[in-house]
Amino acid sequence: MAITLPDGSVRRYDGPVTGDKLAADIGPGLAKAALALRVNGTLKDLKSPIAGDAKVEILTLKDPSQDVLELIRHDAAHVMAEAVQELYPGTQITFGPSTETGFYYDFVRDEPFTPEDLAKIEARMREIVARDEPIAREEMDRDAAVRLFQDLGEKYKAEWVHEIPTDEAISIYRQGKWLDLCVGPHLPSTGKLPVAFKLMRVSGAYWRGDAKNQQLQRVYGTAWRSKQELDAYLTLLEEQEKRDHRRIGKEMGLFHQQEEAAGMVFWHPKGWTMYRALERFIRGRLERDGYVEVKTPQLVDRKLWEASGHWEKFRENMYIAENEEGLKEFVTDPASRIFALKPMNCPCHVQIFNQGLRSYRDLPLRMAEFGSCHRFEPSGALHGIMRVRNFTQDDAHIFCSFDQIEAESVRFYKLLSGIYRDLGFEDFKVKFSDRPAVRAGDDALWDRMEGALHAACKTAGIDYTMNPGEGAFYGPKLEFVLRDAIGRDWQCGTLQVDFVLPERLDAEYVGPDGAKHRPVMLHRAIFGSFERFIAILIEHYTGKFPLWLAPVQAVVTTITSDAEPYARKVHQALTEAGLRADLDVGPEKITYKVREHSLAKVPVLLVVGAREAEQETVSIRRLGSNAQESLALRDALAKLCSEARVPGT
RNA sequence: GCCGCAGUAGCUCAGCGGUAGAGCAUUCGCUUCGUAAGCGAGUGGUCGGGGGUUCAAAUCCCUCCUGCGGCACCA
Repeated sequence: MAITLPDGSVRRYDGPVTGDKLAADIGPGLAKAALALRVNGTLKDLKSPIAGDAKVEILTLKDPSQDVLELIRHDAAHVMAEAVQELYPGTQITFGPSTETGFYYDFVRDEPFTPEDLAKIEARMREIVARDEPIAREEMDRDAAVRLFQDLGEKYKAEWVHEIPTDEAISIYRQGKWLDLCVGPHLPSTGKLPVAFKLMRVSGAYWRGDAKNQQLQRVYGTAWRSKQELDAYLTLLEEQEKRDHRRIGKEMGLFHQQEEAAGMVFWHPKGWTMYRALERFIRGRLERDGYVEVKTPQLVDRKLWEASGHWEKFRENMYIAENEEGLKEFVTDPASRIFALKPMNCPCHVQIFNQGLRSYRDLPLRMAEFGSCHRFEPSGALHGIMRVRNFTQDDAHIFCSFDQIEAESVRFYKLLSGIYRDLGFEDFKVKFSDRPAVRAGDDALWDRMEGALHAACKTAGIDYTMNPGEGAFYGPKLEFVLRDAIGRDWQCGTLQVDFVLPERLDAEYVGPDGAKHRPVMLHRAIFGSFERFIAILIEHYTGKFPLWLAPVQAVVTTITSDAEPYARKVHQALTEAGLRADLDVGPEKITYKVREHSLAKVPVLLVVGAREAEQETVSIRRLGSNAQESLALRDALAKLCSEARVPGT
């Protein structure tokens, strides 16, 4: 048999050979470094035999692939579980996979793990690595496996054996005295695990991801090829923390939140300035793209929510309002005087659509609203201004005919991609969610809906991935996922086809045939919500916004108080030119003022002293640079105004 | 909502049974200075709310609220 190595060389053997033997034959250095095999593209244990002709790669820590990281992390999870069971006998194991940055293991134990426990577990993990316990795979029959785990008191593992498809082998991995039910592959021994891991935190997690099940204790860790990689990751986490919109929002005085209005935002002047700039920007785009803007009530009678189906399906998330008079009337007329704060704008938009008799000539009707919605989100879901209970959607509904879905979807995609690009997000992904298991409408209808969206994607040249079964019950959808400056993904935009709500709220138009037809609604958003989107912008830019978005665009400041009259003149000129400028004529040293305004992330600092006053110039200092540029006041104004222009205007 | 952790001055945090602290910010003086912290003084807290234990509670216990990290949720 012939084994082809990555360099193209071929080694011949008379019979099956194990990976560690192969590695040893190639060289002692490789034998020592070898972690696992990739046989014809499939990852295998190092000790597994290679039975016939194959392309074989021997993986070491140097291998740049994600496979090696997953291997390390999966092993780290096992080593952690072994450490935990040594330290805390009676603890049961459940699952312990690798994750994007590390691993976790879910345990069953009455006592909660404390942060001190984590330190102990980590220390014991190092001991287990030092022990260099050989790791061995073993296959056994189903009943034996169940008995084995039952005897060990591992009820969850025993239960899981039954879940493994009957055509799959049951494999056990042993390291030292410890064992786990696992498909593998794994490292040849615990000593091969790089000591570049760190336990991060402990949290709750439900057995099999279902909130109805028992809650387990999940211990998270991170693991890397080397100490350097680990340190780089920990540094990245620190960087992320510095970008945190909650921290920057506070530091820059953009907004605050307080317990009397949990999950809501108090926008301060600077934050609201940004908000308005963003709103102005997108409103301009919508107007140019043929949208009309509306405004609908916050508080709407329960009857409408019953008709739309929200009362039945979304009620737990709705704020219900009533008053004394309403209560009195409620007694005699149970159908009225209970209101709800709108959790969505769509039913209200249909009300506007329904005023008067619509013609097919009115379609497509693109109805936009910066609609403030309230949803009672679970307390654990709240997060800064990203996940709130009162938020403003950049919402719109496109009322159109079936035939218009494709063209409208293409048009929307163009609008959205242009806006993302102008905001500094070059890179975004599209996910296509198709019919879910529980859904309204027959398959023929879904075929048409999905077909129209697929066609739109094709026409617009959209590269998308499928998200099977994740569509709304009323229709398929596209989701637009942004990638920010440090590679995190954020789902913001959405385009959803809906044929249920027009039916429920009886929207109709008269077609060219003179008969009444049901319009289709396209629910669509680009930011998703202003609150969340601003949070993403804050984190994307670390608060160092492009000029047009910056709450304070420029500060004029003086070297000495002699320059104050000229500084006032410069400030007034900026303000009159439409720039958001502050004036700082305090008595502090210029170094102090530069530091202050740099920390406040003011993009442009205009420094003036005697020289500038005399020559009618300004000295410009940009945030993030210590270079100075001297310009005539008039030129500086023109330059800044052009830089501060809202994108696309 | 669930599990764990936390809440002390405007901010960041120390104190963890025995009279509430620091730095920064703020206020007031002085300083007029050329690009990331001049000097000095003062003000500032029912130690998240409520209850309990104790001679004595920021500190220990119970409970509620809020936040943080996950889980679940996010038409």
